[in-house]
Amino acid sequence: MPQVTKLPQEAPLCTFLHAHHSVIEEVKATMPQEDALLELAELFHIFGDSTRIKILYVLLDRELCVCDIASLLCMTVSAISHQLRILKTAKLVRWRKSGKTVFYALADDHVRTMLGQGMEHVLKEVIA
Amino acid sequence: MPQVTKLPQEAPLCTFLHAHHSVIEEVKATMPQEDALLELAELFHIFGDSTRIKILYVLLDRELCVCDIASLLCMTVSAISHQLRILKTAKLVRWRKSGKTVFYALADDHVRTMLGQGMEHVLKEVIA
DNA sequence: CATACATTTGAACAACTGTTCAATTATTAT
DNA sequence: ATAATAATTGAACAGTTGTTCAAATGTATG
Repeated sequence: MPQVTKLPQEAPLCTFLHAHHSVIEEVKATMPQEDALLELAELFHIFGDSTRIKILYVLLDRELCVCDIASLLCMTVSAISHQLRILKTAKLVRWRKSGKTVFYALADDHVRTMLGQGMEHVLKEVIA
Repeated sequence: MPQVTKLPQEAPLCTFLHAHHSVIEEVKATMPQEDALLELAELFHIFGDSTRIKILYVLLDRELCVCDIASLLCMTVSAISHQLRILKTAKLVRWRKSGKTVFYALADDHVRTMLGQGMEHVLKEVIA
């Protein structure tokens, strides 16, 4: 969860707004709901950790159990399990139990799209 | 910057890998480079803060000076400036100086695409 | 039932993050 | 120069995060 943005008691004020009032009004009118913005930040926040990104990537085209994910990432099962809980809570992965083993997979194609979009940006940066 | 993922000395090992070896090999073969994965996590990490998301959104269709951004978000100029530095370093915003005033704008359409893609996901979640 | 195994859980710790506050820089106007 | 304004910067603080370790929870097997 991202740090709660505490609003300061007094809003800072320029001696004058540089943008025309019409622009300010336009911004206020077209800004998404506060809730949506917080959820959006929250979503990106969950993608914003290298362990979680790696987990999502090994699950890109297949389901895997916790232990195999840990092996592939060279990390402890506990660390992976903790991160899977976060991904599970955010509904970015789904899971099914089979005996002692729990298999995880990406929740839906939307997760794939997000990853792909981000990766496209990263790779373009390299060229630029 | 995201926390550096320290790899444990000894890789954990299942008593046996549940996935077939062919699957494990396939994962290893198709995984993006470690560097790319770290950069991707880093990119999402920067989008993963509500203040930065709000800044990017007020800049969606226009350039604004630091003071106006602060006014619109009801935050101090200092707090906004600190976040703008992060966005500037990540090349997500560009800026131009005009006298005492510094105007910021989104760096390119790719930033808009990322925001749009993420917001789409958030809004779909609401329906589902 | 007892054992082994896969996973989850909770507490603890160090590292990181965002905001605040005070001081500083840069630019313009008097 | 001096004063005023816009923005940046650095240190400090509290809050958050990811991993580790140890213990606990299922679940199958002898």
